[in-house]
Amino acid sequence: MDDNRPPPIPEPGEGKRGEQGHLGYLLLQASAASRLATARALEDLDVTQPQFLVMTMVNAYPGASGAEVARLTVLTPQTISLIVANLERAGRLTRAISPEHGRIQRMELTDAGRALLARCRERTQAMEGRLTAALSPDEERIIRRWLVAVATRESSRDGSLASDG
Amino acid sequence: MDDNRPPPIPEPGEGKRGEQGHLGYLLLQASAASRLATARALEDLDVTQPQFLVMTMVNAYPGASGAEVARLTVLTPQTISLIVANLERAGRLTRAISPEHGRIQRMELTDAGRALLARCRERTQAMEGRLTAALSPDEERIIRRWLVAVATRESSRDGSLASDG
DNA sequence: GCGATAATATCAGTGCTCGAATATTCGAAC
DNA sequence: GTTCGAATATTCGAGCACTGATATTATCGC
Repeated sequence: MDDNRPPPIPEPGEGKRGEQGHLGYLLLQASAASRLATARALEDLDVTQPQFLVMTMVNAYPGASGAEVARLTVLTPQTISLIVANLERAGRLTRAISPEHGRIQRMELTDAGRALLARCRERTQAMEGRLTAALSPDEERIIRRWLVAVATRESSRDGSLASDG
Repeated sequence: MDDNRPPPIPEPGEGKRGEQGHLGYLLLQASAASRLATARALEDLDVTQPQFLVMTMVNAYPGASGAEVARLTVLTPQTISLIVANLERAGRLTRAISPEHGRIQRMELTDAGRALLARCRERTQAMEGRLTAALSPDEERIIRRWLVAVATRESSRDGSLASDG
């Protein structure tokens, strides 16, 4: 029998799941783990990770439109529309027609939304601390610069997948 | 007039979207951009990014079960079950009952699946190159180590959100 | 053999995410 | 005033992703 040996499946941090893996896969794996941990932390507050993200953006830029939040979060307007509808239904956010443009709906957090966002931040700050733990200032700077470069570089490449060269 | 000034919404790479932002947000933003770019690259092959991920895993570890692939991808068995069903329906993957355990279904790529995976890799290799562009060996090593640490640290903290410790 | 436990796989329900298509609003061109 | 174009917002259909619940299979203990 040739296929009698069990396939050696590595644990996270080993083999292709470790530092030998593709950088794109490692980025995906790290993000998936981080997203899952965030979802766990916000679970009992009935807040999803995307809802937390949208609330953070609306809080940082009050009066932003759906399209603006979509660009901020690197998501599509359709997705934002759905998330915002859920947030509005839960009374965490309000929409109002812009006085300047009848089509634009400017958003703001309600008092309940702001209070809830504060509670969410308490949970996620522990995670933020773990992300920077055991990192020297130099290393953190290198990582921040790379993450920003990936975001700007790949997101600017929206539809134009020109063959580099 | 207090609220007459338009809110200054930064472009990607500036303000809170830049190196001053939370590390967790930067990780999410980078991953979202990378995921979107991957989806774009595989669009005309009718392969989604999760399908590409599952096919890569089954190819690397032939005979793996759904539960094993779930652990490899940091996804739930339910999600894998759905993705695998779609892949099987498209004839890219086969499932067979394990001779050792009647409940386990061991998976393998079909010839068409392997050929398709090869084409997917052609597309994504360009992305992989862009991820490492302008990175010194030292910087790349630091980033790899951090990504692996985040993945192992946060994923091991599945349900046990014990306060530090 | 029978029950308890564990691992695997699936179904149902909710929410996120995209592409495609549609409708509305405003400004510019005619 | 009408038409065209751009920007915004929504609806629809498909796929992804989670929790919770359920069913099947194998192992351990009686």
